[in-house]
This record gives sequence, structure tokens and C-alpha cells, in this order.
Amino acid sequence: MQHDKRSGVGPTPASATPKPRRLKHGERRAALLRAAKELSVEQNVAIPSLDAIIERAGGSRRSIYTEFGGKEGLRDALLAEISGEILPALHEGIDRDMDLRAALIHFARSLVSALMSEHGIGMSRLIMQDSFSSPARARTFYAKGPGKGLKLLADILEAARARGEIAVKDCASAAACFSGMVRGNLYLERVLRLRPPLSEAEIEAHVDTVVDIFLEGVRAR
Amino acid sequence: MQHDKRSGVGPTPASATPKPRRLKHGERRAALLRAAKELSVEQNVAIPSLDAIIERAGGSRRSIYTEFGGKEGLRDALLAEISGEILPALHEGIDRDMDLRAALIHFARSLVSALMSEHGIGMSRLIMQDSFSSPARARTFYAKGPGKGLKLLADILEAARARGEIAVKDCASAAACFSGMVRGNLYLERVLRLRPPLSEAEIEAHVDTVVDIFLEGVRAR
DNA sequence: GGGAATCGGTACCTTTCAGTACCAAAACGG
DNA sequence: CCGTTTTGGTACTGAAAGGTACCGATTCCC
Repeated sequence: MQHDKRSGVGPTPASATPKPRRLKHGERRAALLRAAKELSVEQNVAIPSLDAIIERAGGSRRSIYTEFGGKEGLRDALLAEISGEILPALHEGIDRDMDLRAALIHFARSLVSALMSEHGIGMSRLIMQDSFSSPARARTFYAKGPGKGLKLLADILEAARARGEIAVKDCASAAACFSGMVRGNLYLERVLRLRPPLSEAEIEAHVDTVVDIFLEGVRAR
Repeated sequence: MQHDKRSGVGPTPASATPKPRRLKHGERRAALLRAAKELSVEQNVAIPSLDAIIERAGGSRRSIYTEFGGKEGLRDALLAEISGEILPALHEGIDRDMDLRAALIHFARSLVSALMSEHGIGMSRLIMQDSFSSPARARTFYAKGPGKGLKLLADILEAARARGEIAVKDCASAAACFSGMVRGNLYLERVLRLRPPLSEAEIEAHVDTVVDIFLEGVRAR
């Protein structure tokens, strides 16, 4: 049990493994991040051990060190990676002049889909866990994601209020209420792993309920 | 550096420490739990290391082993302890026949106070973290806390609907929406440590906003 | 008051895991 | 085609933490 698979038996096995190809920087980096993402979901941890990541992604500890500068760097990169594929969905396809109900439905649907997905839950756990050890990371995350979405939603409500469609004291508070209602109880159930990901039908039903209640609640009278 | 403080220098120091009194089972157990609770807040971890707990509470590793049977037992006990002082507040002073608005205000106020407190945040982190390693614990927690509160709220809404005060399709869904709206965005900000605990005034303002929107949203027309 | 049971304290063992060093092999460049 | 650079693999090191054993002291009970 010395070591090595390649120089193992013959001088050049020539066909055993189809050559454990060596990857370029970018590829290795992507592979490591993907492995970390998958494992964090499978093992339900914020971030897996380096050994586990390497085992799946290939490469070596050296790869992680040169790519990310250590585990902290990997955390940052992983959070950025997951955020990057989840957060933008919250802000796309909405502008402040579209029909209010349509905008709310769109926003709610995007939020539920993104946040309740496996990756969304993993992202929550990751950012929650080191909100203390790295407050700056938490602040950055919030600003890029929830904070930005909330601001957009508040703008939409503001526009609707200007058109006389709704009557609320504070659009920012109302936006917070709406996003909270969208998360509702489902988010808790998902984080605690009490239920599987939502089906499309469940999402639709929930979104409808939420939007109906909210629109009636803030309607101008 | 052999060991011992007591038999250290003199045969009986007689006045150095006021005697490191020996505690009974119950006292030691309580001291350990209290130390664990405090440290989990201070260090912002789900559960501190045994060494840290012992250092503060006194006793020894043996105490933890005999009292709780190890770290897992301590986790259970700690969760039960925190839950026991937070969850009951959610169900007290409400019954299904009281005025709807008053009931909602009471419910919302209790929820915000309990959940956004330091201990509430700690509890969230604790239960979230091992929802995978111990699904049964998560289920038990949910049933005793959020699930029970949600059921109570649904009953209240059901009664109000029977009285013709509100018109909703599904009271359980509406209850989930309400509790979600109560958590709103504040819960996220608290968990991420982006803001300090809420003042009484902030709680009042938030509760008012939420109850107003919700009552209008579900009112019978 | 003396013996037995229990509790407190320390040391040790084991595991896990991040970080680092070092060696071997592959890709690259002249 | 050979040397340099980069990349992959393994092993070692040290720290952190949980579990366990053992010794001494205290308390309880007969």
C-alpha cells in the first residue's frame, strides 16, 4: 500500500483508467465547487470536509490551497457560487411599472422556487452558520440577495401606491411582510427537513393564497 | 504541574476557596444547562464544547456523562430546556373565543418576542443544525412548538370564520401566512446578526402593521 | 465513626480535519 | 528533446474535541 495508481503495476497500463487527466485552473476550480455544493446537500452540512471534496472532485489539497487559499476562501467561493445561481432569479423579469398582481406573483414564485430548493436550503445553512465568525460575509450576502429583493419589492409597492392602487403607511414594511408571508411556514418545514421540495402545484396554491390575502390587505379603499 | 488545587500546598488551605462545594444531581444538571445556554449565545454556536461548559459550570466530564449520557443527550436536554422556556409563551393567554384582533395581536407579540430574543435565535440554530442527523428531534420540536402554535392559530381563525368575521379558503394556510408575515424579514436579519434585538416600540409597530394587513386581507365581504 | 457510594479533577486515548511538505508525473516551452 | 513549471497524490503534523479511565476527596448512611 505504498501509493499511486498510475505507476502501480505496469510501466504504463495504457488502458486501465482512461488517463486521469490533468485539468486547467478553471476546470478544477469548477469541479471543486460543484463537489462541495453536492456534498453539502448530501451531508446536510454547511461545508464538507476538504477530504470529502477532493475525493469527489479529484485534485488534491494543493488544488484547494492554490485555488481558494484555504477553507475560508472556499467558503466564500461556495457562497458566491450558490448565491450567484439563486439570487438573480429573485430580481429578473420585474419592473416597477408592471401590473401589481403580476409582479407579486412573479416575485413570490421566484422566491419560493429558489429558497425552498435543495440548494436554497444549503445556502441558508451556510450563511447562517458563519454569520458570527464573519459578519461581513453575512452583510454582503444580505445586500446582494434579500436586501436587494426587498428594495425592489418596496419600489414596486411605491409605484402602485403612487397610482392609487394600494394604501399602506410604509412600503418597506409592507414589502417585508409580503416576503415573510411568502416564506410562510414552508421555509421552516423545509429547513427542518420535515417535508420534501414543493411541487409546482403546491407552489402555485401557496402563491395564490399569499397574493390574494396581501392584495386585499393593502388595497386602497 | 501534577494536579490538584485542594491538596496542593497545605494540608487544608481552609480559606483559599470557600470550599468547592459539591452539588447534588439536580443542581449540577441545572448549572450545566445554564452554562451551555449562555455559552451558545456568547459563542454563537449551536452547542459549545464540553470543556467550555465544564469550565463555566464546574463539575467534570463525568458530570455530563452521568447526567446526560454524552453530548447527544446534552443536545436533547438543551433543546428541551430552551424550548421549554420559549414555546409555552406562544400558546398562553389565547383561546378560540376571544376577539380576533386581540388574539392575533397577542399571538404575534408573543412570537416576535420569543423568537427574536437571543435565546430564540440560539434555539433556531440548534434545531436547524441537527435536523439532518436527528430528524426525530426536529419533528418533536416542530410538533411541540411551531406546529402546535399553528394549530392553535388555525383554530382561532376557524372560529372567526364560523362567526362570519373572515372569509378564507383554508384556515391552516392562512395561519401559516400570518405566522410567516409576523416573522417577516426581521427574523432573517436577526439570525444573520444584522441587527440587535428589537425594542418594544419596534415590536409594537411591526405587530400593528402585520395584523392590519392580515385582517383586511381575510375580512369577510 | 467507619465503610461504601458518589462526585470532582486530571490525564490519556482516539478521531477528525485543516494545513504543510515533499515526491512523482504530466504539461509546457525553448 | 530536455529542462522547467505546474499539477496530483500521499504522508506528516498539530490542534480541537469527545469519550474513558483512574485517583482522590467528599458525602451519605448504617
